Amino acid sequence: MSSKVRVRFAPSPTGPLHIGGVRTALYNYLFAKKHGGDFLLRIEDTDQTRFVAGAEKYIIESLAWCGISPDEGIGGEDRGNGPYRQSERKPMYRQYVDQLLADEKAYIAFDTADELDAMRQLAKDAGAANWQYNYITRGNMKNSLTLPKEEVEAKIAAGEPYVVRIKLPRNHEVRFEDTIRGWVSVNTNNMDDKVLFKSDGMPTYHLANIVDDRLMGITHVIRGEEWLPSAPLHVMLYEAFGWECPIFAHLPLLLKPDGPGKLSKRDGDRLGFPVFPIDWHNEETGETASGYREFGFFPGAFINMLALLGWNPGTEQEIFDLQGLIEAFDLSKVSKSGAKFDFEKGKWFNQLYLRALNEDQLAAELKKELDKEGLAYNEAHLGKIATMMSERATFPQDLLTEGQFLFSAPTEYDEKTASKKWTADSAGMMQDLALRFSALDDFTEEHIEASFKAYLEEKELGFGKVGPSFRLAVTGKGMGPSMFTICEVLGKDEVLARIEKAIAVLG
RNA sequence: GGCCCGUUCGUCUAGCGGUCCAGGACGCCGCCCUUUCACGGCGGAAACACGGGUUCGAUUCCCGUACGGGUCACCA
Repeated sequence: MSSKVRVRFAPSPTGPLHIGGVRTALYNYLFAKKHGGDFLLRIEDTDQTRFVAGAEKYIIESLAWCGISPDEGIGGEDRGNGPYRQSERKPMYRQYVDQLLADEKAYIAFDTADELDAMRQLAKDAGAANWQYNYITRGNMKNSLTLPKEEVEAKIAAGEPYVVRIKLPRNHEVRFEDTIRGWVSVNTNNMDDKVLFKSDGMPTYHLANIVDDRLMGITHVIRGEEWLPSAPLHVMLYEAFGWECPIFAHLPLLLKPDGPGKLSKRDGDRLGFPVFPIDWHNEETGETASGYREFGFFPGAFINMLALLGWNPGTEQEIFDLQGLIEAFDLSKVSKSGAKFDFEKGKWFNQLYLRALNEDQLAAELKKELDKEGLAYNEAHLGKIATMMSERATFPQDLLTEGQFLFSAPTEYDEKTASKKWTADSAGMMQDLALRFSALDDFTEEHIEASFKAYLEEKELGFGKVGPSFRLAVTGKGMGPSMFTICEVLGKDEVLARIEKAIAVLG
């Protein structure tokens, strides 16, 4: 049997992690747990210019909210493979670069970024598709392949900046088997001699990633499809080092709900849904990007939705908790094509999770919302109210907003209902009802209903004649839950006061 | 544009040569329940991109076209 499964999620701390990243982390986690393996979190911060303060903390907090905790690495244990931030591993990479250089699998290049830009522009102006630093062009560039050895040494000694590039063989078919996509093959003629080591002494992603995965014993590389084009380069690197390749699995991307392209932060703003797991506060601009947590999502619903975006269990089951996902997860059931993100489906999951809560849990959710708004309430009624409102709520805050009238008397009356249902007789009928209610000793749902119905019978009135205006008087609305439950919760005094007020306002 | 990857209802998807006049879910529509709304129940409309092969037989295999996506930095 092969060695223990070890996977990693390796984001760069350049900003908030978006939901595509969360899904990648989730799949890695599920895969690891399914196979009794380890899930590591590594921070790939080799680009100091793009570092964003707080991003690492955000990533850890986001994953924690989702119920994902790294076994090893950042936010997890140090099991002797650290450090787990590439910036802190800086001294470790040099020897690998030197090894490649010594084996002539890489070479030193002195061309500056400006020179390269100029070269690319020149090629573009000449109508060339795209310029590459490869087996053809490298012969005309300033590098250790073209310059005399003494000159190269002199330049280095003089402190002239340089990079190290991989030396790709000509016309070599690079093949690897992707778990999700099957065999992928690319000819080195279509690849270029990517920079492995930057002039600032830092490795590029490509080099650091391969070295770290090797050193950390990573067995499976599960990442987004945007990495597929560089996978052949990575394969060549493993080959250059003489190392065995991990198993690759490139995940389909999350796409915009409407137009073309992958899901971006802009889409969330434009279409009104979050693209981040939790709120992100941009310290520079002072802006806040909205997150699922603050939007009112339950982590379970969020994870459930994300898991099913690009993967399916092969059965018709759609509701899974984390443990269920771990048991059902299988890379072979991950789809190949990108998934357009559908927020509506996400809402449906949340609604389901909300309704699965028991009365006490619902009451606790409602209490949180009330406290947030600083509203007064009778604790004893919370369970009843929350349960009553839960069937028309998708998010915890709906428990409150949909039943606002339970906590404060209506200040205005729904116009449509008022004009249609509040007739000349309404005030009189409300007066009658008030009189009857005031005589009730036991102001409970059953008694209120009985009293109400007795009144209808006595006056030979239909429900539709009195009900709507009664609701309007007490709640200010034309629709909602059972009036009798509402009245019990409000209490006799409040109901009577509201009826009186409605008569005064509506006439 | 080069290279790579993909293409089943509006959306997420099942399907791994006959069981498919294609199944589930979200959304949408209708009916029932209900004083109303919601919930719930029942039902409906809705898809194999196109063209060639291979095969007795293609949604399923192969090729091409179209379309979609990704990627082409001393960013990850």
